Amino acid sequence: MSRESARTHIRGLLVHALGVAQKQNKLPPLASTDVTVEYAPPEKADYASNLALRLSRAVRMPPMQVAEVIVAALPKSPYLGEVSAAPPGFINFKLDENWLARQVQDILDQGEAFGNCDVGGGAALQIEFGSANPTGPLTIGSGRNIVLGDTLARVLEAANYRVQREYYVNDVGSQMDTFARTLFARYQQLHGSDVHVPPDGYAGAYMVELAEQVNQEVGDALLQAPESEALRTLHERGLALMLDSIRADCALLGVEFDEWLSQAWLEDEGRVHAAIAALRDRGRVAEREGATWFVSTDVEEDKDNVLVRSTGDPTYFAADIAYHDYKLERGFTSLIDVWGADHHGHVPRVKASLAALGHDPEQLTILLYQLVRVLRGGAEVRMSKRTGDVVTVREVVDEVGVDASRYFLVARSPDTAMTFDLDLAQAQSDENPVYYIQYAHARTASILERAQQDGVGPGDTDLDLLQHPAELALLRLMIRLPELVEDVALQHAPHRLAFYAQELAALFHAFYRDCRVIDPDNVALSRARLELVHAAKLVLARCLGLMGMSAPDHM
RNA sequence: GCGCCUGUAGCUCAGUGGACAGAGCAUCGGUCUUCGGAACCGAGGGUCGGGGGUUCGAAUCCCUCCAGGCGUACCA
Repeated sequence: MSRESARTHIRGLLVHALGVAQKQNKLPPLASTDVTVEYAPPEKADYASNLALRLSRAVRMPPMQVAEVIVAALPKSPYLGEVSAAPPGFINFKLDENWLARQVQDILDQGEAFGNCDVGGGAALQIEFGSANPTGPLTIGSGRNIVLGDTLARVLEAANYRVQREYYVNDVGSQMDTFARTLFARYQQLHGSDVHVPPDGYAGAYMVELAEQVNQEVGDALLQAPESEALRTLHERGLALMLDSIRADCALLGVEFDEWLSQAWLEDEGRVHAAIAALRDRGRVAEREGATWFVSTDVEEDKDNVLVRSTGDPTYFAADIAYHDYKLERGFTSLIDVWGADHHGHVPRVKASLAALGHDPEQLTILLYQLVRVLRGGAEVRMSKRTGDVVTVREVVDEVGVDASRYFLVARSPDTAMTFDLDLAQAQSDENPVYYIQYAHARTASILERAQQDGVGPGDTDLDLLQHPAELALLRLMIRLPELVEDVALQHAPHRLAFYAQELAALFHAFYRDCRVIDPDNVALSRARLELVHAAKLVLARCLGLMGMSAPDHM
């Protein structure tokens, strides 16, 4: 079972000390204060709190004095060495180095569970991602969506959320109609017709392949059928094949969804009309210009939006309202949607609709990510979904492998319009951080293997022998993994994993340089260091695993 | 026009209002009779887009201007 991280522990000590200081009248009574603990500059301490600085004004005391009062009120802790007040009013915490050394055992005891934390408290959370229109193969842009979503999902699981991964299948609407019409044209062309792909159709070559696959299933039967029936069949068969292809692309990225939820199903179930009726009951619907509108102008939005077109068809927006309502109906207490930034204008509408239905819009978090540019041979690749001129997930994974694909797609903040450099991702050189990190892991494996050959086998281990600065620096970072998981889960910032992994690998390499692990002349120290290497291997592997990357023993 | 995102070292990017702004790559200079050199050490390199403001303290918050991306559909 995971236990309290050092940071959480220190936070608890501070809260306790605040209570004590107030009881002893060293501090005036205070309203509840949220206590934050951060990482101190390494040369000063391990952890630090700015609590005294923030309290100074409220208690009408100089910050240094507040800090000293709090330090005096702090209970003793086996975690900690020196604790001190530092100008202008920080409270600095140094970890006890023997305690730190013994965390090697704690990490080994927790094994693959090391890194877990409990900020989720077992809450049911749904994360919806991917959800690209099934009108073509997944592009690298969708790849970013999927890798972000899946990485976040892995971290949320580690943070003790009950996570469901869902892909929303947008299988109705004008884009699917265009898809079916394009497929029909390609199908007719197979049978010698000279019809053209519709001007707004999908010109990519994959539509030709799709037509061939459908043709193998149905032969020329659709040529005689009425056009509406042919289109219906092609819609259905094309969609099924497209979804197979998308599922396969996800599998290439190591991603599996728990649920594929169909928009058509929502409509067939009457959920879309029910949602519109519910909005109408609440006085949020207007009929105007032959269409049905969601009225949000006066509250959340700058304009109203159409729910039902004058043709009688519900819009994507109407379906999305029903969809989010249905998400909450299923008992998820938190929802995350991962959307491309080109959908950001949709955010206030969906939130407004949730509020209008009586939900708390805060339950929904929308993680927006900026678009992806691709660099090949140093030049930007132009992309267009319409012409089929896209860089697909499949070709990127074929070209650079799943590990590098995932690493590069997750390593940038979602807010950054990232550039995916195919040549760099493919490079097996020191320019490529993927190999740097995995190499550190392979090195741990190699050392452990070597130790067996050299006969420095298991035996009594005295972890207190771990005192070298390089050993302790490595350990300090290792024990932060649960804190990182907590931060990533709360901030929805999976890119931080990549930076952590890089830093961890660097500290391991530095340790390797400074500390000879296998030394037949000092078996006791060798054993302690082997335990540290073993623990480092676990932490590196866990971190890579959270990113969906492999942790190879050999490269 | 309005809205969202972005602007930090030559390049790609980190940086929950805190302690002198960081990393990788690139450049230059070092380390090696190696527990796998896909490694390590060091150096140079910054008006944190500009200007105001709030604060004990601003890359971070507010205002404004400039630049780029994306939205602003009875598409999704």
